[in-house]
Amino acid sequence: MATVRTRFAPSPTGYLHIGGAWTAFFNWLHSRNQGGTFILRIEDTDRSRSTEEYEAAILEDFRWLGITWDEGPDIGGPVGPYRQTERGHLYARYAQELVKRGAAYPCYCTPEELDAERRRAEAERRPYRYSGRCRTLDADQRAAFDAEGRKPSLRLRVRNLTEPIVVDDAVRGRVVFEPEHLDDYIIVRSDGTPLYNFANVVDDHLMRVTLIIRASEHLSNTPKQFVMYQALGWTPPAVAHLPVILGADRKKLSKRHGDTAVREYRAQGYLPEAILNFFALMAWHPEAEREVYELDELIREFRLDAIGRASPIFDLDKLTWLNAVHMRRAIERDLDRVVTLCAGILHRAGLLPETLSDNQRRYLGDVIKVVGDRLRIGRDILDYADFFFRDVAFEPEAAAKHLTAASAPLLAAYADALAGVEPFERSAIEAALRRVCAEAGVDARALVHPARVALTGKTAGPGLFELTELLGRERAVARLHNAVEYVRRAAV
RNA sequence: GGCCCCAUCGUCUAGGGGACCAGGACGCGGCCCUCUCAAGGCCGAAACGGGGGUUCGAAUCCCCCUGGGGCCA
Repeated sequence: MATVRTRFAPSPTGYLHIGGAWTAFFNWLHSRNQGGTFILRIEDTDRSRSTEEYEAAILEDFRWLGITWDEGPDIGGPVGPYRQTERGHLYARYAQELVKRGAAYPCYCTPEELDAERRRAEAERRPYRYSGRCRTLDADQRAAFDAEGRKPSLRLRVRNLTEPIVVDDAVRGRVVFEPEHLDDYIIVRSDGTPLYNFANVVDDHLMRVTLIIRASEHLSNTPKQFVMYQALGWTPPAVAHLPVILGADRKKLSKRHGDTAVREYRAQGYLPEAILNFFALMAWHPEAEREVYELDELIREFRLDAIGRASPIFDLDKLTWLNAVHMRRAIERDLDRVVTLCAGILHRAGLLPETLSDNQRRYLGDVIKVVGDRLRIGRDILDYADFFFRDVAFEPEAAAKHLTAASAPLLAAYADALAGVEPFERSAIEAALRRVCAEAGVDARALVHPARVALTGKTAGPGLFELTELLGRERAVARLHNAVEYVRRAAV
């Protein structure tokens, strides 16, 4: 049996989005599961919207996700080039071939003429199909049009089909398309550029793709493409149409739904292994009743025929939860990686320089350990640990509740106690706090909460004593005094 | 409008004629733990869209309806 060859073929007209990445991931998973080859092809025939920057960004996002390709525009391969704009000669060759076989013909209809046809069909309330009036033009008539300066497009002959087109889809099962709904469609524009349904077929065949896994929005394109395979005498690859990922409003996930670009998730500090884990749970699920997986488990367990047919809704909460799980693992297994992740986020927030000294990295590592489970995504570092990197700014409600005339003397006493704590580490700090409270005859809570607000500006966050140790004696004492001063000034 | 696809808790899903008064997870609520917030533990509310068949028996098979989605125009 021939080895499996799958592909993903993005248009570089924007950043890699969730839907595309998910589709690519299933292609990749399947090829890895089967020991096959995964191809990346750039569909940049739409020159007005395609840019090199987007292409580079898409490649970069795939690398970040850990989705690697065996053949592609940057590394080449045996059936390249892998960029459609570099394959013009191939499309020209097969367009000619189709004409020679009588399977395609030039169409001289202008947009206005076609529009008129369409409106007539609409007025008569029948479904519009191209009339096919150019399919019978003889050489003289064509020459006349040419002499007029008309530039023909190229259409594929599909109207005379009598047999239904049967698509045996690996996830959808057998789908039958009746020939009377099929139309002669344009494969090459009058300016000579190939259309999607044409370039796609030529590329998939020439690149020896054995299985096309793509979104089901392409399902209706499939019969058209099958006609072309037939016309060229080619065997079509197997197809598998994935459902479409929907937003919360049940419409196809798009920019309207907020963040859809993979790099936006990267910027917020999502982990690629969490995103991939999450991807594996949409329209598919490994056999066990478990949700957290490592990549190698997913590769091992992936089964194309277990893919669901219903459209999943993108659930950000679940992604974030999964990210938290993987984040905990990452902190445990590779703290340095999380340090790098958070350093970037803190830098972009203006709290750290771009490059850190070894000491700064070590300190950030300690901060991350203290924040611990609270770090669901990288960005959370800003909510839970900003005060390690900037002066405190009291949250108004927090200050109103805890920085009061009642707590000020306790804070002052605690500042004095901390000044003498030796060594300055968590258990000694805790003992000092409890001693201050005992002497004042109050419950520890009466000082714990005000102290937290004094040191961090907030009511929620890491353990008070760990955080204090990490802040260091000097900053802790100064912040306590500052809070006392704040109360005094507020009283005036 | 035409064609095609889809349908189990709010969400992701398990289930494929009896194992199902439907299992897991996210989210939500409660309790425990606790210096706060998380994490963790325990408990809870929460679904087979409707109607017809087939069958001794249907979430599971068939048909219709409804709803949703995609593509084309």
